[in-house]
Amino acid sequence: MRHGRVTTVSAAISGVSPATKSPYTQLCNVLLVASLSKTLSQSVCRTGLIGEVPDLLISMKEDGVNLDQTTSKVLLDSLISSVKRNELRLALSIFFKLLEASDNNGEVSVSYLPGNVAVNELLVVGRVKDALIVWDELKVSGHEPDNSTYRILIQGCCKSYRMDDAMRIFGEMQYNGFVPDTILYNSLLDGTLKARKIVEACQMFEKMVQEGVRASCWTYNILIDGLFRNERAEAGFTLFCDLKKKGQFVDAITFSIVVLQLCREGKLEGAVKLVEEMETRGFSVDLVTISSLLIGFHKQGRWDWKEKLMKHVREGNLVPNVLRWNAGVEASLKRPQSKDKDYTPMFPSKGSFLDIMSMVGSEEDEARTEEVTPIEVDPWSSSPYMGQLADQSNRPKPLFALARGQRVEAKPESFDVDMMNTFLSIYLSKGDLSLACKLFEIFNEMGVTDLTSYTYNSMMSSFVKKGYFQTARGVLDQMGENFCEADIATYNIIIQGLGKMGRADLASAVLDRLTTQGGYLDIIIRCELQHDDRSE
DNA sequence: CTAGGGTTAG
Repeated sequence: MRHGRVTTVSAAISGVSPATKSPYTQLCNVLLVASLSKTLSQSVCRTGLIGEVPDLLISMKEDGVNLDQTTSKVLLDSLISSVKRNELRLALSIFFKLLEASDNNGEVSVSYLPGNVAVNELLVVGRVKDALIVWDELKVSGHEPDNSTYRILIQGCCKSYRMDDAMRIFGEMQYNGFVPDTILYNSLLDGTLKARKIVEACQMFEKMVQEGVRASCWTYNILIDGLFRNERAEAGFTLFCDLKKKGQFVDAITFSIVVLQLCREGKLEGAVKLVEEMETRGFSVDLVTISSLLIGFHKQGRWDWKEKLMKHVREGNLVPNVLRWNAGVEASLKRPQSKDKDYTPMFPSKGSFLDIMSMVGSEEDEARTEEVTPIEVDPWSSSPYMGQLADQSNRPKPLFALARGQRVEAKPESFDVDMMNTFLSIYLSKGDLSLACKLFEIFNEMGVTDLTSYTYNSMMSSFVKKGYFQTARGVLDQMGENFCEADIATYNIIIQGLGKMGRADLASAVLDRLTTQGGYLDIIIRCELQHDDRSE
């Protein structure tokens, strides 16, 4: 029966009549390749064919058809994309099929452990809690973790500020005889310092040295930056000077970190001097560094210093470009304001504030999750929790993924957005909401839609501070329309805004979602929660 | 795969 249907579908899609090859394997390849291609996946989903894959996998199992290498590869890719699309039911089947295949004594070789892929994808998508549980279950059912498993888990925990989990897993890793490398130590150091655990960080560094793991430029950059952020500026400068004297372990980023700190402290002269030194040593002064300087100049009321940069930074034509950009924008900003003072018409807000909750997942979602049919016992299940996850197909997604803000690269297409963000910050810190709005408006007119969450967050934050809640809501809508992903700062602003509007009920509901959805909490929210605990 | 700017925070 199944054979017949499968063969027909396979033939229909591929246009090739299955001959000697197993129809399962063939259809699997065709379907999954199709699901990976953007245009085809839509039609496959629309026709509901993608739903056939789990059944298909079960048929294969029943009939004892083994996976070939191509299929495994396709399955692996498909697993990754289905977790990303929150299609956990599908991911689950693929996951277990792969587990089984890799258990089959090497007949099918997959280059990595499927468990690692599953755990990694859960982490990337922001389901840190889920990933930890799945991992525990895999361990119990005898799937040996390897070096990558530990690296993936520890880095995931570090990025989500779960340092206790990170340290626990790190300990276990060493207990099991795996040797951590420089990069793993770097991740741990960075996480520890970002979590403001300076003492632990120092111990970690000592341990690293003791064990003979060699520190790199990155290690020292993380350390110096961490010292600056944890009120140990003196120690940071000392370390920097020592390294510089030795002429080792300093690079352009090191200088950039120190320049930023000098700007924070208002030591502009020192900062500019360091930039000069940077150049003599042959390190290029990039946009990040210039951005730090510009903001520093503005904060100290020394805006005239921006011309000085021209003299000091000879590298390329970055500074002239920045200044030209600035001049052009300031000219545009002088045009008459086209909208009225509170900018409400600029961002028409749609819907009630209650539907903020729909972004976070509605109550019905939860109800539906509760009444999900009893979990079928999967014969291959090494991770019942993964099965449970898959059964909750309408389970709300985590609100945001683990990925940090986009890295700044020397790509010219991000220049405008980077500059805009820098000047937004300058105008907003001046309290010049009107100028900031104008800048925002100009970019909207230009049809620039690839703004970063930073842009929307700063606008929203200012509106919320001024009490323009409708306008803030408009920005939030616009952010959604432009498919800009909300991040932790966005949710902080939403929580703050709802609170200010007297909707503490909604605010705490949003916070609840943040904590229960397996997402991660920002260090700030963690502090707030601790604060709440203490005051109660 | 790990580091630096601009947003959130009594």
